[in-house]
Amino acid sequence: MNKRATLKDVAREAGVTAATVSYVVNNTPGQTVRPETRDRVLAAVAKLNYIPNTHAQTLRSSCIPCVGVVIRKNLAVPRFAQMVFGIQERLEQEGHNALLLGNAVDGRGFTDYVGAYLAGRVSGIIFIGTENMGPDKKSLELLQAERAPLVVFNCQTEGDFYSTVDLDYRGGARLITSRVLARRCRRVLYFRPDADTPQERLREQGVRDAVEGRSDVELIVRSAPIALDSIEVWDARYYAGDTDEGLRLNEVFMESAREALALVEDGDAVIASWSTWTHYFRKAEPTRDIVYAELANNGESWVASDLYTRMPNYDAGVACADEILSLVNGGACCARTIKLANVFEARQP
Amino acid sequence: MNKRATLKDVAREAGVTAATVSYVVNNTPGQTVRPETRDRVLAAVAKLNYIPNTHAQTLRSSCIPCVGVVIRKNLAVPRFAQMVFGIQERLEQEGHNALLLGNAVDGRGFTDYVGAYLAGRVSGIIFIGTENMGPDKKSLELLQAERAPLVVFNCQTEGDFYSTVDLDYRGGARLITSRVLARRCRRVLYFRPDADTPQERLREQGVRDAVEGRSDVELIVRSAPIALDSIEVWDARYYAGDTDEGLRLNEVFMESAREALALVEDGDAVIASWSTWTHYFRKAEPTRDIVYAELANNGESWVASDLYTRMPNYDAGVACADEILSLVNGGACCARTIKLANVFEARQP
DNA sequence: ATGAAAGCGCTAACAC
DNA sequence: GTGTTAGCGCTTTCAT
Repeated sequence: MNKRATLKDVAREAGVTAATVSYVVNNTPGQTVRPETRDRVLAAVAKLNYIPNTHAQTLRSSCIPCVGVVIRKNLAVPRFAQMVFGIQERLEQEGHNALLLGNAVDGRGFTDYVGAYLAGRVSGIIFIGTENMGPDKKSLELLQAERAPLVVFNCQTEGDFYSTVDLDYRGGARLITSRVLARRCRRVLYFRPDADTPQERLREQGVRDAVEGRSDVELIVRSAPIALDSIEVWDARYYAGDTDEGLRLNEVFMESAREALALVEDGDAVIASWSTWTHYFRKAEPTRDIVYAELANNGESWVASDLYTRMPNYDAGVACADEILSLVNGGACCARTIKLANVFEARQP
Repeated sequence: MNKRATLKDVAREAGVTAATVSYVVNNTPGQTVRPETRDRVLAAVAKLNYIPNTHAQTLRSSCIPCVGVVIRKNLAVPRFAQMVFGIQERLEQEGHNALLLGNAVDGRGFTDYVGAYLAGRVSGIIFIGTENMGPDKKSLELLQAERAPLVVFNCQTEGDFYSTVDLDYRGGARLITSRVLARRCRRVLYFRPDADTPQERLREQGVRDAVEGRSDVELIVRSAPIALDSIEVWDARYYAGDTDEGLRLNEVFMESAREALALVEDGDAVIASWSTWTHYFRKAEPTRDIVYAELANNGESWVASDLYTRMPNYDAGVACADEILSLVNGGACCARTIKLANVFEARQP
């Protein structure tokens, strides 16, 4: 809460003017400073723990070392936290920082992140969507009108005035399924949520891709009673703990897992859309000899399914950061799709 | 990347001067504006999507709507992400935002967060420590010298020039243990990491508190082969996935879980320091009839132990935000200890 | 090699 | 009720 040291303070201390201090501190190209003067300035800088005020710099240079990060859902959900960590680290490499922004709407219809952009607080926005939702229409329009650098993650949409980063759900599902088939399972049960999102559609397609033309393999697709609104409940545990609703969902889910298991025999395989589902299956019928695969592990590696794709969340974050930095520097918009090649396969028993 | 609208633009549009616009936009107390003028200004504001530039405001008012958040470890670890979410939401209620800051050290020996404070980017710092580490000595000295608002979380230290927020590990352990004893277990195995941190010491004390004077109960304490450095490995899965080191640690851990289980009989209880350990025990010996308790669930509710304390991470974040806001507003330093009262107890079988 | 001064966008004390 | 102006801390052009 002290007043922090300013250019002037340093200048006074060193017996020079502000301009000279600026030259020294910034190593201004094409400016030469007498070594002795430079030393005096540096000594003063060190003595006063001087660091240039970022707001003043920004005001002058209009270059803002800060990127806004918005999460449609929230940071408590592990996959998003992992992403933001990737964003943070990549930004820091370039001397930028991540500013967490909300998406509440104010009286004027501006979301927090649009407001922050308009207020000049961030040089661009990374929007981390949910399975089925990206930025709202008005925010998109405003950002487009301002020609604001924008990266939208996980929305499986096309945008021509913003960049997109998405995961290759289809390819990942195809990959895991083919690995499952390599284990000579005759029957495969694909167990997915009952939510009609682009992501789940792509996953199912991927599974079907891999089974396509394999007349020796039977594919059964079943849905767990998890629709769009219960996804919220599923995720709420991370900040709200075990709510009644959550526990109820658990029970319903367990029941459907049991029913699904009745459709397979020992030696068959079960592929689950989401991580930790293996846990429910094993709990439902501990003694079954089934190959379990999961399409979306997020670091819950203790719930060892036999096979899983690890979601490249950290890398996705890095990609988003890369992309926004490129846009901020005047780069062209771009659509990236990140492969889900990070497969873990337990040794055969 | 457009030039954003400024006060002057609005003033020109409305046919008034900058001051008038400022009066209207800020509803400056004690300033009266003719309704008609006000309307013209507001219309211009709306037309241009004007929002005052935060850097200019900060420069003038030296009030910085932004708090720095530093995580000794990283955001990918779920308990920290949950905390930061709490911080974010609480700060937003007061019109502040969270700026993620690193703790790398620059050429001058300044950590990122000290640098950000000195540069006037944040009004204060929330430092989220690990089990055994807080801010480094030099950073502390600098922040003290600057009288910077600082909140240190999870370090179980005293500080007189900064505020602390800690969790009541001892009370939490005592609580869970007494709940375990209420189930009439004659023997309790407490299984803890082999790391001598303040937190683990407090937990063991809590367990002992509860058993104290109960001559009918036998307490056995055993350590898992997880020392200070392997905690890192344990946490790395969240951003690095399953490393060889991680898988090896898993195996070693599993072995020690097996050995520990040999010390108890059906009807006894096992209390684990960390969450998800129940999973290993159950996997090691699926058919044992043992009461499992965990001291530190972080939302991994699918790994249902019979009894657990949910870590109040979100609330801890809120508390840290509250505290930093109070300090920024000139409040006195304070030490908060958050109770671990969030107990989940599965119905008796 | 160094200094003086303008101006980035805003607020607030003061003048009219 | 509205305008003028100084100044927050910095960079940079132009003088010296």
